[in-house]
Amino acid sequence: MAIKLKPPAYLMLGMLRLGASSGYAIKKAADVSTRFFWPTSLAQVYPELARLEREGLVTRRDDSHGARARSAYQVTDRGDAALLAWLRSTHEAPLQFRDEGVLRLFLADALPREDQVALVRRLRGRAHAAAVHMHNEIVPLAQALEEGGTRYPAVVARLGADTYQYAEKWLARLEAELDRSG
Amino acid sequence: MAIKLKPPAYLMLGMLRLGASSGYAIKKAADVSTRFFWPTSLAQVYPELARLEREGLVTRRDDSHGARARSAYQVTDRGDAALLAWLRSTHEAPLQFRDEGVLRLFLADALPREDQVALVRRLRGRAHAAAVHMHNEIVPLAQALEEGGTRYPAVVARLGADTYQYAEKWLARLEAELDRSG
DNA sequence: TATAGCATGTAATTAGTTACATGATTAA
DNA sequence: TTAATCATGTAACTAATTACATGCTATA
Repeated sequence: MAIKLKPPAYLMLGMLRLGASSGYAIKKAADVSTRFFWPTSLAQVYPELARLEREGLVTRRDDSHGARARSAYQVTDRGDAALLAWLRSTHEAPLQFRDEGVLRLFLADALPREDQVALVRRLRGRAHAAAVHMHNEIVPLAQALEEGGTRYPAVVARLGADTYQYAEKWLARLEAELDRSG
Repeated sequence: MAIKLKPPAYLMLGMLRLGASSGYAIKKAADVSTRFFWPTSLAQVYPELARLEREGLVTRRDDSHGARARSAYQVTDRGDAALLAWLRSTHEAPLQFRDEGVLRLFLADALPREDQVALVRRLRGRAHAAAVHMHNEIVPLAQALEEGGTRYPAVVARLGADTYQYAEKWLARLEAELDRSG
């Protein structure tokens, strides 16, 4: 029976498995990949790694370069088992997202028509920027991993890019509608 | 110059404007509308309303029914101005969402092929359930508001339903691909 | 008559961020 | 030589959730 951990712990284990060996490297990797659906910070990474070490899910060895200290972590068999158990578990974690932009849209009836249009345009612009960024910056990084046989980061990057693009088109349609009926 | 508040405060102001007059009613309304992009809880609602009252953005009057206590809140002019200023403001709040499901997918390379397929299937099922729920339960409620001239709750409900449906199709395609190449 | 829903609030806990603090190495 | 990046950690703060506590009212 594997220990139950919280998602940030699995993020650490997963990133170690993907080749990031230091806390700093985990954070860097997260910033170009999981950031979009599971952001993290160094103040989370280091204590979490310490916790995982205490529980025997990772081991830590010194990996200093000269005078610059660095630790290299490695997932243990127990850590691996815990990760796999979580990936297989069917308990449905409720999808939650928080978006100030959509909250604004929800309340947009309070605005005069032209401000409504401006708001929709801004949201569309944001979706566009996100889609472009994912497509140009994130997908290529993930594709590099894919050549090494690790395919899911690329799958997720494409899902993200495509979904933002879908939202962009949806909002463009809404904008056109507003223009017509205004 | 209007005061700067945080999103939960605007949620309260907005819900009051949409016709929910008590703290309890705000929470109920949020549970069938903003829950999907801005969830809240009673432990947030009551203190926030008290804060808004202290700052003169809402007024509170007694609205008890017999022995059952109830407060009815109303947005003041200052409150209205603050809401409008926020709705118009262009400062781009970074879209953030956190999803354990997508995190699992990101790390799915650790799983054997058949478990990967099962995971994708589960995610697709979840997207399907969300799309159906939004379409059958949330959109109709919002449409009722729409007849009264308040259109954006319905806009957002449709955006949500359509986006989940898009994700469902995307994942179905991925699943088919995995089946083929497996 | 008892259960579900209405109604309000506080306390304790959890999760997460930003700011602080320090210092080495590399590349422009 | 200086700025960016590598590297690790803690402290203070903010946001939000769950659990606790209470009691009324309508309806099945």
